[in-house]
Amino acid sequence: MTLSEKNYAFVMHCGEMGSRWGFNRTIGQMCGLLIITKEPMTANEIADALSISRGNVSMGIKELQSWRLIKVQHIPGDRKEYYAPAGTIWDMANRVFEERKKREIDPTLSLLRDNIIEQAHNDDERFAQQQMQEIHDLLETVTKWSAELQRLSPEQLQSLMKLGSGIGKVLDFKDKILKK
Amino acid sequence: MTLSEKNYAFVMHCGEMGSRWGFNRTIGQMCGLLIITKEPMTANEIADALSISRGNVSMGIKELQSWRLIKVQHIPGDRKEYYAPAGTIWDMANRVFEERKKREIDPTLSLLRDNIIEQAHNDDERFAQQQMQEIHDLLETVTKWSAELQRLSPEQLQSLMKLGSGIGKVLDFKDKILKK
DNA sequence: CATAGTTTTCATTATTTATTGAAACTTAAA
DNA sequence: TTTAAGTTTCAATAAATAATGAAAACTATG
Repeated sequence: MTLSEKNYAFVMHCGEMGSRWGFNRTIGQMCGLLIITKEPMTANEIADALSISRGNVSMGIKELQSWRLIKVQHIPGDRKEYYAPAGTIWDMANRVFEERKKREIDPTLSLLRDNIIEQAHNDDERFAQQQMQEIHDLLETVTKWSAELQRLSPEQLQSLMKLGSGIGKVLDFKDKILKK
Repeated sequence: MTLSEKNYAFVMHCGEMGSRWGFNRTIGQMCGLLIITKEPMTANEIADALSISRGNVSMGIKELQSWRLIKVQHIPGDRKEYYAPAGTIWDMANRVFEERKKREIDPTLSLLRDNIIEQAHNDDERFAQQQMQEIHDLLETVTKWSAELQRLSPEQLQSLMKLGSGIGKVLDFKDKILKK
C-alpha cells in the first residue's frame, strides 16, 4: 500500500511533531501512519510505507508499546504480528499525557521536595527554595487537575469541554452560591 | 558565585528536562539558573556557573528571549547586560505553553484543516480524514480551553485551581440549574 | 571618531542520537 | 526435532544537534 499525497504529508508532519512529544521522528511517523490506516499493519508494511529498516520498526514498536499507544493483533493462520492504535485519539492523547507526567513531572516533583525540606543555610539558598516551592506548587496543581479530569465521566468531560468561556461564569456562580 | 550542591542538582535537572520542553540541555540549565538566582546575572557569570562557552550563552539567551522567558536589565554606570526571568513561575509556565502551542499545535491544526476540506477519493482516504477530524477537534478544544484559562482573572484562576475534585460537582450542579 | 568593553556570529569540532542490517533469537507447524 | 517464517538485538555507521572560540560587529564614552 502506498500513501496518498495528503496522508503522506500528515505522516511526515507527525514525524516532525513526534520529536517534540517525547519520541523521535521515525516513531512519530509510525504512530501517525497507524492512526490513519484503517487496517492493522505488519512491521514489514510499516517499514515499506516509511522506507525505513525492519530493525528500526522493531525498536519503534517497542517504544510505542512502552507508551501504550499501540496494540498487537493476530490473524488466524497468519504468524505475523499486526499493529494498530491502542484506543481512540482521545485515549492516545491521554496516554501521552500520563506517560510524560510519569517521566517528567514526577521526577521533578521528587527532586523539588528533596530540596525544599532541607534547611536553607543562607539568603541565596532561601531564595532558591522559595522559587522551587513555587514550581513545586504549580506542578502539583497540574498533577491534581489532570488526575481530576481523568476521573470525570465522559458526559461530564463533554459538558466541561463545551463550557468554554462559560467557565468564568460558572465559577462566579459557584462563589455566589457558597456565600449564601 | 558557585552553586550549592542542591542548587546545582536543580539546575542540572532543568537541563535534562529542558530538552523535553522544547529547548536543549544548556538552555534548560540557563533557565533554571536564572530562576533560582536572586540577582540578575551577566552572560559571563552564566558561562562560569555552568562551565560553558561565552558564545553558547549568547545563543541560549537569544533562544530564551524568543520564548519570552528572560528579560534584560541594566545597571547604571555598567555596560554589561544583566539577565533575569521575565515574570513569575506561573508567567513562565504560561509562556512555554503559549509558545509551544504556536510552534506545534497551530501548524498541526493548519495541516489538518487542509486535509479535511479536501474531498476523499476512496475508503482509505475517508477513514484517514475521519481520524484527522478527531485530532483536529481535540486540538481545537485544547486551544480554546487554554485561551479560556488565560482570560480568567487571577482570583478566578485560583478559585478554579482550588476546586479540584469539586469540578464534577459544580458541573452536575450547573446542569441541574440549566434544566430548570 | 577612536577605543575598549561587550555581545554576536558562524565555521569548525565534538557530542549525541538515530538508523542500518546481519546475526541471534523465537516459535508455530511439519 | 527440524525448519522456516518472523522478530529482536546490537555493534557499526550515519545523521543531526550542540558547543567552542576566534573574529566581526556593536556601542557607550572620552
